[in-house]
Amino acid sequence: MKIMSDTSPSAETVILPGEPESLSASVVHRLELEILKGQRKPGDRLDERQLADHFGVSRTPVREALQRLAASGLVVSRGRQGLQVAQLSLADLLDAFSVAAEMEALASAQAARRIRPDQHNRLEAAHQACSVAANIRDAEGFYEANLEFHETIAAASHNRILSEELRRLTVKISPYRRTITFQPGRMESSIPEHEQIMQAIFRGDAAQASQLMRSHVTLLGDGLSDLLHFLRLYGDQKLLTELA
Amino acid sequence: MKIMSDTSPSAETVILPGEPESLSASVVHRLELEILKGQRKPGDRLDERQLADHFGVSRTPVREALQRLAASGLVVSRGRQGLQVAQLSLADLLDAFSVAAEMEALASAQAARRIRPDQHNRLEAAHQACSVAANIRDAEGFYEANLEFHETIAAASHNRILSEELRRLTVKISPYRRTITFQPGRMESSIPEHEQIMQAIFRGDAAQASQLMRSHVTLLGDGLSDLLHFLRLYGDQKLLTELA
DNA sequence: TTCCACAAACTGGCATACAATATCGTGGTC
DNA sequence: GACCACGATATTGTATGCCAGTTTGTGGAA
Repeated sequence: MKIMSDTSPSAETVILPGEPESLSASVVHRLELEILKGQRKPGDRLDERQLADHFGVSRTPVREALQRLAASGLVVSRGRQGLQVAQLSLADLLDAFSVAAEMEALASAQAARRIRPDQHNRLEAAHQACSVAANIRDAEGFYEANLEFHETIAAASHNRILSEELRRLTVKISPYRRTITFQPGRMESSIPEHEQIMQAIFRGDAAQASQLMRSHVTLLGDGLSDLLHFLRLYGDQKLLTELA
Repeated sequence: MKIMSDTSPSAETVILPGEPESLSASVVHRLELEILKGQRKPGDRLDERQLADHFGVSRTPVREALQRLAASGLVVSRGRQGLQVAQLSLADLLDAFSVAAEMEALASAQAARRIRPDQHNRLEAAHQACSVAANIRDAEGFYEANLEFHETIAAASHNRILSEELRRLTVKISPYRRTITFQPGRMESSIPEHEQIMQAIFRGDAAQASQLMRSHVTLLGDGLSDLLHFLRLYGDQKLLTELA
């Protein structure tokens, strides 16, 4: 065991008290979180030794973590040139949102039939948090609350497979969803949509909940042009080159 | 490099000529194939050293492969008690089929709009192969051709994300889908369903293709009782205990 | 000044050695 | 005879060293 010297790693090295997870599992979670929080952006290279230092472990658990993330599609291998955070083309991004829309729609339908009282409350709380964050223009807070809202619906579907797949996909597109969340007006327009979806679930209207969620998540409407506009403004050429 | 002695490993050790994939990637593919082919069944333990011997590599690439498969949900970790091929509960299985149904439905809808001529031919060929296999009661052949049929539709959706997710899910439920395929009458009933789906795709009727595929894949109708009957007959208690 | 070639450092892939922990068998005692 | 405890063994988790392929930088020649 290496003793932590004064050159402390930049990441926390505490083990979560809940479960003594293995180091590789710990690295998976922490890396996922860093990507989800936008600290590592699509296209960033992932150097094994650097990550090992960063997390205070050896290369082996880092490599295993990267393999897992690669299998999830969160990072991609470029042959012997190392790995990098997955960079979705514009086409991939639209595809991913169409898949996510279907899965969220299914989750909403099943949630409408299966939701439990405690999840009922949790969903209302998440919706409340979204509203508050939107009112005070707290984009970061809204992003968090929005994740909670959608994750609660996934949990309420009581469909373990669906929850897992949805979570994987959510993490994969989270860097891009962030930029959408931060679009002006996006937060405000989400609130009534959330409200309608939630009400449909509460009254057990699976078809309606499903349909509402599908259009809420789908990017192909207004969202697409908004996104394109944003990308043009901020010059994310990597995405736009796909349009040539 | 270890020279292959006369105690040859039971698996082929040739490198595919196409691309010099890494050993861990090779192990992933070969293990997936063995699970897909039913050579390794749900609940089977996966011993690292044994697999390393089996594939003629060291434990490191085997471990990395297992990590990837674990991330896909194909194998599950049981703490320090090693890994085993994922064993879906009955509830999980129904959930998985409901998710697969939605994703295949989406694939069919997009395929109806985007299919290319060469994929048109490929789909017809796969359908032909299914028919032939069904006629001569070749369950194994039908299983293969059926995979090809569904995979062609996924490819024709030209949705990379969807194809990947669907592939992962397909592999995960393949052991169970096998038992369904081998139900008496299942092959025969699939042929007209495939026919209808294919025709809907060919005439670009996305809504119809989607709907037909959804009911084709969904287990909740006749398929469920068939499956339960099968499980009872063959006493797969591990699944049935979930019913208690 | 520019381009090519060669070398050195870097980085990922694999194997092996070591550490920690769980399981199983055996022996002793109640 | 049965149950518990302790130790041997097997298996997983982690670290490290070596090798191969790639990239980059430098020096020389055109």
